[in-house]
Amino acid sequence: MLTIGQLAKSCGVKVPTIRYYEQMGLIDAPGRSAGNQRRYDKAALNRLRFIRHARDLGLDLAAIKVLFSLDDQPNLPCAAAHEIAQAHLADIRRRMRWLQGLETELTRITQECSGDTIGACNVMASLADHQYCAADHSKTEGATHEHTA
Amino acid sequence: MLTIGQLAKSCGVKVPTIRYYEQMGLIDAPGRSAGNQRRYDKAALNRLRFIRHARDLGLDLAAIKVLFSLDDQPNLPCAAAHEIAQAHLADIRRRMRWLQGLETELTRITQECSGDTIGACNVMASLADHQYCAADHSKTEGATHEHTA
DNA sequence: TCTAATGTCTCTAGTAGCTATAGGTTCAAG
DNA sequence: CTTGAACCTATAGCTACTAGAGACATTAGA
Repeated sequence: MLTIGQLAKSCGVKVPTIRYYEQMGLIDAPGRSAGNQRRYDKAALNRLRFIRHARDLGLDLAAIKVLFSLDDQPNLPCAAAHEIAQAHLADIRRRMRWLQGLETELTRITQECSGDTIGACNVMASLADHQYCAADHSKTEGATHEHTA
Repeated sequence: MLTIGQLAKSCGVKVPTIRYYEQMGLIDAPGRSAGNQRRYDKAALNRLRFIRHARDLGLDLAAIKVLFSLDDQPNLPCAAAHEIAQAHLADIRRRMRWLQGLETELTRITQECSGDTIGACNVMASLADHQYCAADHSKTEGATHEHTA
């Protein structure tokens, strides 16, 4: 039996994150100690490892939830699992293409500046006007996904 | 003078987004009509275009705010602007490397599955255990940034 | 001039995936 | 028995918006 802290450490996940997963229905509410503290077994450990790994691979919690529901029926064909992975892969590739566009454009923008004041700065001018751009990197075209800070 | 809707359309930004930018202090509160509706001038148009383009390039609102504050002092050296762009570029490259790792791993995972049921599915097994992975794609190593949805 | 359709106003709440804080309780070691 | 760490719940905050409610403004047509 593991405490939540031990479970967290052995999976590389923070304690509040585990409680959050429980709240989101990704892991079952575990048994409690006499003093109402969570106690986890091996199964919970495996489940959390699965989540951690899937999250590391970029899958969102909804996808992971679906995978768990599949896992409950080992005799089903695994096409559904593959579909999730493939969809995610396609998404990753979309995002890579988008980032590639940004990289190209930002590289160009930063390299082309010959001025040395803000007023004459190519970075500022390029940001001010999309027309200065060689490639079309606008959001509508490529990726549906964003990043966070 | 433009209404908020006209401004939105000409910049490819949604109306509530403009109000949000105003609230966040990215654009000045514009004048109002007799009936308290926002009316925008050319300057606002340029400013919103700048924001739109910078956002398309993936810059966050905080960075854009800094760029605007620089823009107010055209005689300053533009090193600060370059720094922002370079930092963002570095971030983009980090994220690309991370995605590259995910792509490699997910491609391998999805291709290696020879079973046809969930119980024998390599995708599920690979997700369950990071040890099955060839590359280290874990979050701690590479990118600090995540995606949404 | 009236009316109907569309646009706009403010305010609030929701999205994803956590993280942080507050104020209190429990556990394990000494 | 005490102390300090770990645990509990509940709530609020983060990014960059988006969606909705309910009320008011504007404008084109009859």
